[in-house]
Amino acid sequence: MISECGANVVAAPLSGQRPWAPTQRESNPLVPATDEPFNCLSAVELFADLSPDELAAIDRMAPSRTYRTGELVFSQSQPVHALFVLQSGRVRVFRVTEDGKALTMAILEPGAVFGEMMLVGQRMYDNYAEAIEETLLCELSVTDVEQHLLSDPRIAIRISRHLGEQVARLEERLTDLALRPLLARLASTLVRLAEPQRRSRTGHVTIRLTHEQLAGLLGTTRESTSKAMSDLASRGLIRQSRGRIVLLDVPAMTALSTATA
Amino acid sequence: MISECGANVVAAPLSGQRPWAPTQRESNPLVPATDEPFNCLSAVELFADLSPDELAAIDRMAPSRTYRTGELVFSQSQPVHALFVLQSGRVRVFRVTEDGKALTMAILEPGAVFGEMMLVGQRMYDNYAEAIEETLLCELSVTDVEQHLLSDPRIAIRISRHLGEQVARLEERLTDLALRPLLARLASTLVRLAEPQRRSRTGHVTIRLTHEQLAGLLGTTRESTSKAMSDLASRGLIRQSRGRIVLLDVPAMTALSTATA
DNA sequence: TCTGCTCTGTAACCGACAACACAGATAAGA
DNA sequence: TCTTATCTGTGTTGTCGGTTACAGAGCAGA
Repeated sequence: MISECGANVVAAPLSGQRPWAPTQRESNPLVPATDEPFNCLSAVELFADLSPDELAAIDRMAPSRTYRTGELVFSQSQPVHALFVLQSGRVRVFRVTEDGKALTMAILEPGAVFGEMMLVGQRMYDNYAEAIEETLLCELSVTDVEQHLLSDPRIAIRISRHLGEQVARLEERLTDLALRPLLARLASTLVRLAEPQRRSRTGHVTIRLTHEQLAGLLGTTRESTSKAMSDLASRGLIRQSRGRIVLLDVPAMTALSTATA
Repeated sequence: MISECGANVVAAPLSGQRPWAPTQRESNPLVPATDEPFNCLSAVELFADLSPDELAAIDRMAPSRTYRTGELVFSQSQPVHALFVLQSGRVRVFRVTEDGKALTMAILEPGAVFGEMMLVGQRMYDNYAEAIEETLLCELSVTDVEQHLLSDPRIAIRISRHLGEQVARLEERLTDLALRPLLARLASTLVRLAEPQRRSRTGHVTIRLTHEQLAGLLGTTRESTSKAMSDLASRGLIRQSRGRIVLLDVPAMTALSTATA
């Protein structure tokens, strides 16, 4: 199950396809992104300050494994005990209520780091994480994190920054949910999803999500989401196809997202 | 305006009244909490690991000032450039939309630390903070934080833990808002507000908030809040008086807070 | 090509909560 | 004590979005 982090990993779609590499590295495409000995970490912003040697050291203590579509990474019964680095595939982090309704906290793309909640000593942590594609993760144990990462100021700062950003994004979502009508929230969410994406020369961005998945992020139903999406489409702001959304006019969407009624 | 952090500060209500001191110190009431030379920091969980000398060192670089009721601590025009420690009084952190509606992110009590958003390099930070009572804050600059706090693993870990907890609480609120009806959210919020409070021998806890302020936390209107509060009162779960709420049956409230309809 | 699944569009009904509109109640000051 | 501002209680009406219920559409495998 737990295989060494390396080797068979960096296959096809990592280079141009989805731009999950940190920006510094994009501007310097000298590194061929192939058979480097440490695949887990080299592309992760968190470790951007480290030398190759240091990276390798950390990499050695980060075993990795694959998850099949639908497989749970953690849950109530399998509480978090590690920090995860997403290498390939996609992971959905979500919560469920007693009666089965769910709200998804995030849909993570390669390069993302998650599982920070282990820091708070997993009291109540009702988060689930599931692979929504064939996925490869590598994981660092709590003690490794505390001893090797937080004790290194360069990384400690980045961790804090990362958590701070998460707080900022959650606060944004919270006020959106509380104060804005569905259409604005939808626009806002789509723009947010588009952000990390590289946009084509035309300014278009493609998001690979179904209405159902979007609804999970919005905290609303699939039906309402479809309705709102049709609305956006009829305004010419997006184009749709099965499981795929193309944003045609990001500025207009951004404007819409600050509408209050 | 900016006075040295000390001297005239530790007056009446710090000791028993509101239990904002970290638990370790409560169990050890040897320190009389009077004219110690470092008032800002000694009671803050973040610095619990530090020796008195180290505390004093940090204290020296933390100027403090008072804010009058209604005064803004930061806003758009006065963006965050520091980490604040709340010594006395209360602060409300909130966001506003274009049309003037507001959602309050938190109401902070003495001992709280806030302003972590400076970590993310204040791009979009639409948070406001206002004193809702006569308030005394002391502040640490960004550079101080990065150089002296994050570089110290003991503090770095606590900062990360603190941010992690904030993430957890925000995720909780987000799902509450998305998936639970008002009454459950109200119960949940009251219980959350009661948590840090010491409860009397009868199990009762008092919360000093108006319906208006509660509504701000709930993301709803004052009227709806009043209605729901009446409901709780008629069930015998709370007792009310002007600006004051007494929780009579925390377990029952907790149960209510997980209701889904 | 046919079968079946998942994804998307639409429509009628209904319910929780917002908006608006007052009235009484409590506290602070003059 | 009287005045005034701030809180709190409650009713009426409107609406956004949830619910339920289908139907068509794209795609996958037999």
